[in-house]
Amino acid sequence: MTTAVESKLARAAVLFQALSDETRLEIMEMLRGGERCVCELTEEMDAAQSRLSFHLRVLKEAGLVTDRKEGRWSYYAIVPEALAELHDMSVALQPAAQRRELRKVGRCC
Amino acid sequence: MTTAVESKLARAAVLFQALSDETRLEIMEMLRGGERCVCELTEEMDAAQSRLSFHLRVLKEAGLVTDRKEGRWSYYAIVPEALAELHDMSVALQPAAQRRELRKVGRCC
DNA sequence: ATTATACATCAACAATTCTTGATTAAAGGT
DNA sequence: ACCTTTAATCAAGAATTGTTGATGTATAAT
Repeated sequence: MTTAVESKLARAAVLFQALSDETRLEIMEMLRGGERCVCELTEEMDAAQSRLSFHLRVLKEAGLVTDRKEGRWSYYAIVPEALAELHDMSVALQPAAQRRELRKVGRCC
Repeated sequence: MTTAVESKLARAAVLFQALSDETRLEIMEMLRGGERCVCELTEEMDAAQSRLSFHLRVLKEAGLVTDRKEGRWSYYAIVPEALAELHDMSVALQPAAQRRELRKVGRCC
């Protein structure tokens, strides 16, 4: 059980780390509406292409986004399960005294 | 409004950054049950005192914890509002398609 | 075939973050 | 007064993370 808690913390650290950068949060924000190709992201954010690529890779390695190739384009999209995980973590972190019954995303209320 | 969004992202980045380290998550976990003095934390985690002190400072600067001095001891405690913020952020990040009505911590359901 | 586009990857460097051990300061105990 | 405990802070170095410009690769358009 100790191990399970540890790996939970490790996973949480990875997710939080991936989201700890404004550029990446901006990307996530853009992806909230649905799949986007890198070219669109590059255009809408004022970021060099290699910079974008770097941050997309971080998000991908954390499991927060997936990519799909189509022709010359790469489309990135949010992995909803990862955000559900994030939500669960934010609930799990609440101090015992304040914690209320928050359920999984999409099942609450 | 652009500025508001930007500062929201900046704030999110700070919170996520503070939580992006296993040591700090462990600390938060220990504080979930309530206030703890540094000596207790040092003892229960196998961490050098200056290391603990460093991480407590990061958490404090992010607004996630407060400290209180009593005699020779420093007691640290979670700031519930900050965790409510975190929860709100995790909800705000959900992709549009998956988002459901999640309310503030303690008011949900 | 040549050229252009979309994107990943790499190398080099800059910036930030983390760890360690030492020092400092405040509070209490003797 | 002196010693001990608790914890912050600091300096130095190690490690990680982020940026930039260049290069490589695949796909498609001419």
